[in-house]
Amino acid sequence: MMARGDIIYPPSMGRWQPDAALRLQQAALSLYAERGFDATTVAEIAERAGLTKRTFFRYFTDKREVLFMGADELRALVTDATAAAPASATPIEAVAAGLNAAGVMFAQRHDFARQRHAIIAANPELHERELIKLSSMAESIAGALRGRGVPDPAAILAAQTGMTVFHVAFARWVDQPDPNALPRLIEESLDEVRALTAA
Amino acid sequence: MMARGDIIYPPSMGRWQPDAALRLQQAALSLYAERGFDATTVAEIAERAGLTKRTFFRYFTDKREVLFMGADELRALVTDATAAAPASATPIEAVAAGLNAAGVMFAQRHDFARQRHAIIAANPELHERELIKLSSMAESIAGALRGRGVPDPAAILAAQTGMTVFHVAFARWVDQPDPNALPRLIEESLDEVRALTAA
DNA sequence: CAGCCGATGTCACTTGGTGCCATCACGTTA
DNA sequence: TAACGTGATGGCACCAAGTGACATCGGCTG
Repeated sequence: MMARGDIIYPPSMGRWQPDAALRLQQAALSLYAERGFDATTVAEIAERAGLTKRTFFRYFTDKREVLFMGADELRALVTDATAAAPASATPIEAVAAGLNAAGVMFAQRHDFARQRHAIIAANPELHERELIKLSSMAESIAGALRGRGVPDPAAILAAQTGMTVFHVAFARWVDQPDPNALPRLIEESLDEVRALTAA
Repeated sequence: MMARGDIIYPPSMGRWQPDAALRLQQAALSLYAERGFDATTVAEIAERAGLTKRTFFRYFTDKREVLFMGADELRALVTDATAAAPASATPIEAVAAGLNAAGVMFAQRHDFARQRHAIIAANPELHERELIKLSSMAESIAGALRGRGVPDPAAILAAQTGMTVFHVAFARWVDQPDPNALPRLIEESLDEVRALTAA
């Protein structure tokens, strides 16, 4: 059948084909896009990747996680950038700096992000998982803010507000053509929140 | 064994004991508290409620939903109160009015909310479900704001910011003794966000 | 050459969740 | 009063997610 775009790995590359996790992710992404998340079984994903169900669960804790590969790295990127913001920056400005670090990274993955976003939007279970990833990132950012001397509850409120801004900006970003628009959209959403909460 | 607090329903009450959903919820809550969510099977919940697994899934779509019974009613309450806020209220003020309606309702259920909160906090799957309920409520509130003439993205940002405020305030509320403190905690958290986002 | 290591396969098993049909007390109607 | 429909429940088979235990086998190391 030769799935995953007919990529052929020469048999001389060792006992196993490399990048098992990546192959599983690509297989899952294509199947979720073709048939939908619910109608795809883990056995089918594994088969398309040339592996077995058991191996899938060695790389991913569950069927949803495959769409969130790299989330920890993204979280670390944003958190580090938040921590590294100038000492003069306010909490919200520090968070914005962190989010912009993510914005730069996403610029190279506009198409991928769009496909992934469509799959997630089509399924409530995946939406749940996305929300907890955002929540986890907010908690991590809040930790960075505490490291900057911001007390609770300001730290968690600033971090969570930042994630709200990011989420809205991200949704608008995937819905328009310019891959480099994310930083601008983040700034616009943040300004909107500022206007809304102005007393 | 006589579970669920040894409540005895006289056999003269009809063919089936009443309040099946409530009995299932109480059974689930106690088992989740005793053994943890993961270590509890649906068959055990149903048995404690005097029913079967099949009947459990007639009342709840899955094992998590049993902890979120009434969420739709709460959502309607908050949404209606948001829509009914004075026309002079800003978007955030309208959302705050909606959240306070929930605050009043929760005052009578402090103990229940605390136990439920502890169970949810102990399990990531339940945390996921809670987040999507908050997200769903935010979407509903945003709809009410649009009905008040608030355009997007302001509507969704205001609603989501409100849910952030509510979530933080709620966590603080279950962690302190006064059942009537929720409205005050909401107001404090909102003021904190105002201070954070002030340009 | 022997033996360890690590990624994978195999298999059995539990549990969440669903579809389908049977059951049976209750109310209604002829 | 007898037949009938109805609605909540039970029973059962079944699928798929996820896990634990053990086997496999090519490559690397001493």
